[in-house]
Amino acid sequence: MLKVLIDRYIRDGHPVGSRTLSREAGLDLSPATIRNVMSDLEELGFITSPHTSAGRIPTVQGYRFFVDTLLNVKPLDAKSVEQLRAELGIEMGTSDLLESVTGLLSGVTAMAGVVTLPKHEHAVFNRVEFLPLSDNRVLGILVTSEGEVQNRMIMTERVCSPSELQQASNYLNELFAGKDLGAVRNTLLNEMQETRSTMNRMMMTAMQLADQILEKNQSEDYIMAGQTNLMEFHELCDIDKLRNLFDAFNKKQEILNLLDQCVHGDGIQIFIGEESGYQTLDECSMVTAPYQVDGQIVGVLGVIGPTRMAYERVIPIVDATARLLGAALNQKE
Amino acid sequence: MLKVLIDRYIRDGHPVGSRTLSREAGLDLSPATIRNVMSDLEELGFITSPHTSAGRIPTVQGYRFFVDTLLNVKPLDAKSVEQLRAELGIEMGTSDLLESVTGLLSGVTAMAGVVTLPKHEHAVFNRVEFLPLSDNRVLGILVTSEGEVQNRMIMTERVCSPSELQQASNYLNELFAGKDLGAVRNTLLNEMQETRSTMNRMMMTAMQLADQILEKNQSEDYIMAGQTNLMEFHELCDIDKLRNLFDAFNKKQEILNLLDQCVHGDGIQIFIGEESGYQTLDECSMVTAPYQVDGQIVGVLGVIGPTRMAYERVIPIVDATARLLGAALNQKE
DNA sequence: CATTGGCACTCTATATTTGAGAGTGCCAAA
DNA sequence: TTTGGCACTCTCAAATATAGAGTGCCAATG
Repeated sequence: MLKVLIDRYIRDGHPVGSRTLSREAGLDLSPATIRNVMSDLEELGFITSPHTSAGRIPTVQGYRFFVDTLLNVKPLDAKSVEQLRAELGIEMGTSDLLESVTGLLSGVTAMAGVVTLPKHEHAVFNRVEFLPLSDNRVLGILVTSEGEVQNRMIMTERVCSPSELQQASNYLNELFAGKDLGAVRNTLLNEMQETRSTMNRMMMTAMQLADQILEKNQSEDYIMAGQTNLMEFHELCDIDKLRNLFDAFNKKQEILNLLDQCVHGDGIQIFIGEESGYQTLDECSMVTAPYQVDGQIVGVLGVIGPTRMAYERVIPIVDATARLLGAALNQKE
Repeated sequence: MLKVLIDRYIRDGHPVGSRTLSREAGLDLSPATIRNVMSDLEELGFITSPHTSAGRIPTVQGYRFFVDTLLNVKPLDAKSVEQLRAELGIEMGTSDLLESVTGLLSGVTAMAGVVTLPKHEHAVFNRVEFLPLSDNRVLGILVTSEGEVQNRMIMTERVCSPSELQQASNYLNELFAGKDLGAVRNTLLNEMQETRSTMNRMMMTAMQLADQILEKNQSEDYIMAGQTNLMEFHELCDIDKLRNLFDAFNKKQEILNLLDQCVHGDGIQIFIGEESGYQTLDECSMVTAPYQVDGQIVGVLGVIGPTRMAYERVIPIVDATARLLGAALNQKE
């Protein structure tokens, strides 16, 4: 009953009345009966009417109940998965891959797609390189075994000669070889504390440099695509709302916080309307799934759309995409 | 006369009538006189009326005339320049700097700011590095003297050993040391053709790798900020227009073409409305200025807003910002 | 007791009307 | 050349109808 109502509302976004529902629902009931049921549902807080004489629309609690218990999400059929996989393409760098994934998500769902950059905690250290630029500016380059490159400008306290830098990177490359970045950071901290006394000058320099290049490393960020798709939904077609929403997308902070929550809860996460706790997202829902490399969750991807979202269709897509992305990233190692 | 009208229209966006104008203009003329002048201006194609009984608004030709001949743009006063410089901040990587510049442009003008990434043609080669990842996948890293890093996945035809790669990079580093990327590319082409016969296997490999890493190098791109500012202008407050505009911003191609035209024309360029030739920008204007490093134009920055834009204010700002950015980039070398 | 048809009532959305205001064009006068 | 006057036009906003959808409640039904 509630399911039919929500299904219908999701389909075309108009409040749905008893008459429509009696025709729609498989059950053979007159509008009058349905009116009774509907006023029950209203008391339970699952639906409301925008005004006395419009149909009813689902509340957040309504959607929540719908999603949690009424919905039977069947995993995406093999054919569709294959289609997604095909559209992804494999032979590309990680950033292109992520770009492609957001594009895919937004394209397939006609909403906004989002993917966090994978965390590098579990990436394996390959090597580090320091290049002198001028006086006390050094360019640090950190490469992981997966071929990710991070570079960062480092200001040193004193001027370092090229050979010093060479020594430092040799030392670090040997020390950290094959460890993952988490371990690298630990090793670094230990070394700095325990052997401080026995360190020579070269080692000190090396440590300081390493400390700096690893520092900002956990920079969180995400890629987004298809924001403009959201303009099509008339419930969001208010300039003010849109502006707030897009500003939030640009500022990134709030969205990042939300996405971060999704990493910790396991599996598919769904925020409906106000549940997110951020006012700008009051009229939006977000469906996310974490993706893994090597059995470790390294990031989240998802879809942002209006609360009136085709959850039944979106959830399997997000789920499958997360798996595909994980698989693609694994293959890179 | 036309100037006063346009000034006024720019200020509050309403069509302006003869009465208003007679009060506004310093000249002591009655509305009736002004009506005569206005109908002259209308015949010249500088203004139109949206309907019989609204004031007049400037046409594209009107703006053009206004900008070209009526406007006396005085360079930004020293104090404001200093203020801009202060907000830029110096000690940051190039990409942060560009980010900061777009933010500044959009913030100061309350419109959308845009900056192209600097072309690297004139950047000086520092070194190149090849890291084996797996089988036939090699990570190529190209570093310029300015500390820009570009990395790129390279698929090799055959499996290269680490030492081969090492040899190759040594060879290239020596060959290209101190040249700018344009020269590097030329050297590369020459070497590949002329000495093909005398090349040994190592050199062949090196050349192929270098070719690949230099190839995509001229990737054009831009950074944008403050798109949402455009939502405030009621002439753009139409969902469809906005959607088209934002889609164009995301696709980037059209905007890039336009920005490219701005590099070639020298100095400040202004596109008003349809002049751009792109329908999505019909109701927008764009004010751009190229910025230089080492006396060479390496990119463009600018502002995108509605045709009703405070040109008099925006032009000096764009101009000054371009200089500041150039100066900041120069300082990096 | 759940279900149903009937009916008066409410509220919105849409169309229509109306009037005020702003601006114009034109003309004759200064 | 400039000006005031005047009739005319057109939009915007408010006010006013009207149709339609949906509700709630009640009495009737099996």
